[in-house]
Amino acid sequence: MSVTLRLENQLCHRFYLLSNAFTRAYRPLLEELDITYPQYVVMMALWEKDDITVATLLDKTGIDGGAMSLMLKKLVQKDYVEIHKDEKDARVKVIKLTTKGNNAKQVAIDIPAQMMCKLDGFSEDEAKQLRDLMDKLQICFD
Amino acid sequence: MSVTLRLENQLCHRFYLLSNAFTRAYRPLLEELDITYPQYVVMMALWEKDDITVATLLDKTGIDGGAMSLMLKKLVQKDYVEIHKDEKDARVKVIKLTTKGNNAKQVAIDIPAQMMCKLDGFSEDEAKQLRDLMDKLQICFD
DNA sequence: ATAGTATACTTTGCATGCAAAGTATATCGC
DNA sequence: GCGATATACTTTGCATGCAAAGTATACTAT
Repeated sequence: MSVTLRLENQLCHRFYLLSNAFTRAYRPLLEELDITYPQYVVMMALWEKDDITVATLLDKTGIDGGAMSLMLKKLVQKDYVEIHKDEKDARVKVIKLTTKGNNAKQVAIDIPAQMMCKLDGFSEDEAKQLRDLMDKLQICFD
Repeated sequence: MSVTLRLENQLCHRFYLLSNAFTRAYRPLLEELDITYPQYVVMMALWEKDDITVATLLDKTGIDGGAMSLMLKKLVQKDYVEIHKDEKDARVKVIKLTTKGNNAKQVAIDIPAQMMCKLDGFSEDEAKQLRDLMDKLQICFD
């Protein structure tokens, strides 16, 4: 049969498997914060810099716009963020961390190291190679 | 702020972005077959070898069991596969390609090359490096 | 000023992914 | 043989991802 059509030869299937594996692996680490992996991505973006528009958040995270609307509502419910209207442009909404949202960073600060522990046997050098290759591949989709 | 908590330093976010990017990129290529990317994964597994159990299919594809149940029903509706009961073990279901399902392979045979075209600028050598690194990383989650 | 267009989000419908519970059947231990 | 387990799937509830439609507001060209 065709060599190229074999599942084991395809990059996409590896991305599918690893992306899902990461999401599953994060779940127990995020339990304490009571958030999902995509919500964690939003929080990381906000810990870097909050008081940003939804559009900026979408751009930084790469999350779907429709999903973002729902997620922000949930993060408001969990008292992690607040949604404010922009005074200059009524279409724009600005997202800010609450005190609880800011404090959550202190819990999250240890999560990357905990994830690293799970990746035992994968060196920092290999991680860097992987990041570089993935960044180059990402350009193909931009 | 913490270096490790930055979104741009994390492998997981890259996997998240690229996995989603692949799924989106496949959509137009799969339109003719009227299937989604996960359904395409199932079909690829079956084109390699059909007449296999659901458990084997789950193992080859890495797809969620619950999702697989629904997907197989949809693939039956689309007349791509048939679900038979195993005679020896009543718990087991065996999946077989229909004639249409088998013929669909002739359409799918060109899909990998079309995807390659989208990845312009990414060499086969780099793809191999990426596959190798990803396989090593995958082991961490097994 | 106004119509037409662009922008910033939200909503909706469908298809998973995930965990947990549920069902049916097979196998094991005694 | 029978009860306790294990196995093979299915179902369910929740959270996205995606595309497309919808809403509100801002901008642009005439």
